[in-house]
Amino acid sequence: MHLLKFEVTLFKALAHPLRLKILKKLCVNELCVCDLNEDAFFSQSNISQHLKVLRNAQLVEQRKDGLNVYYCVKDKKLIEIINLADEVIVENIKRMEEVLKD
Amino acid sequence: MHLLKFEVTLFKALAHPLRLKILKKLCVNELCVCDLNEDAFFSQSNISQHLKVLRNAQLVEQRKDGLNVYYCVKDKKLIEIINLADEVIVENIKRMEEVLKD
DNA sequence: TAATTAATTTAGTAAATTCTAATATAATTA
DNA sequence: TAATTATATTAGAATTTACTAAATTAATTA
Repeated sequence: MHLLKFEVTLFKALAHPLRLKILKKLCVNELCVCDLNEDAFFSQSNISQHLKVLRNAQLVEQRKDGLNVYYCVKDKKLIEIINLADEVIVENIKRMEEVLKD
Repeated sequence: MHLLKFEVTLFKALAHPLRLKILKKLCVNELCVCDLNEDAFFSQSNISQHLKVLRNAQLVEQRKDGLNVYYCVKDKKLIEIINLADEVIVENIKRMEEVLKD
């Protein structure tokens, strides 16, 4: 099976700071759009657009309840992916610190 | 520690079909640029540019030997990240097949 | 030293992404 | 039914990314 295109879609979806923030929150809890925009740092429309990217990448799913739309991650493995990425990054930072020591 | 920007850089680096192909090859073996372009499907200059993206994201490292430049992945955890992504994707495909059955 | 080979860089254009602002939809309540 | 609230969509401009072609660098060999 050729997964290359799907892999690209997945990693593209992860490759944005706001989308990563959203996903990290949704890995903990189901949340409605208004919860996601608690700090109102981003415009409502913008968040909605990013949620669409995450939906298209099949990373989250929607549930409607009255006026609210609740989102959650479809696969908890997303946390593992992000955690592994963090491990790689932390290793890199350590290496860089070693180099700077000399 | 705020890793968000680093995470974005990492996932952006992964979010391209040619870069993913390159990384998968480099996870198995150290290879020189000419090996990477075996099938000559992409221009040499293009590959070089993508390697630069991977270098900037700290995912690969270079070693010069005569006329050749050899590349390898810096952290084998990259394979795990890609494998996990594949698992998520395969699950999604299964779910879609289920839906289509009805 | 000139020619060759492997790789990188630069320049310019085309395409994709991201954001804001405005508009639309859809459920709820007065 | 009109107004309100939560969310989604659309349009358009600014930015970023990706590709091709050409020029450059750097090591090797004739």
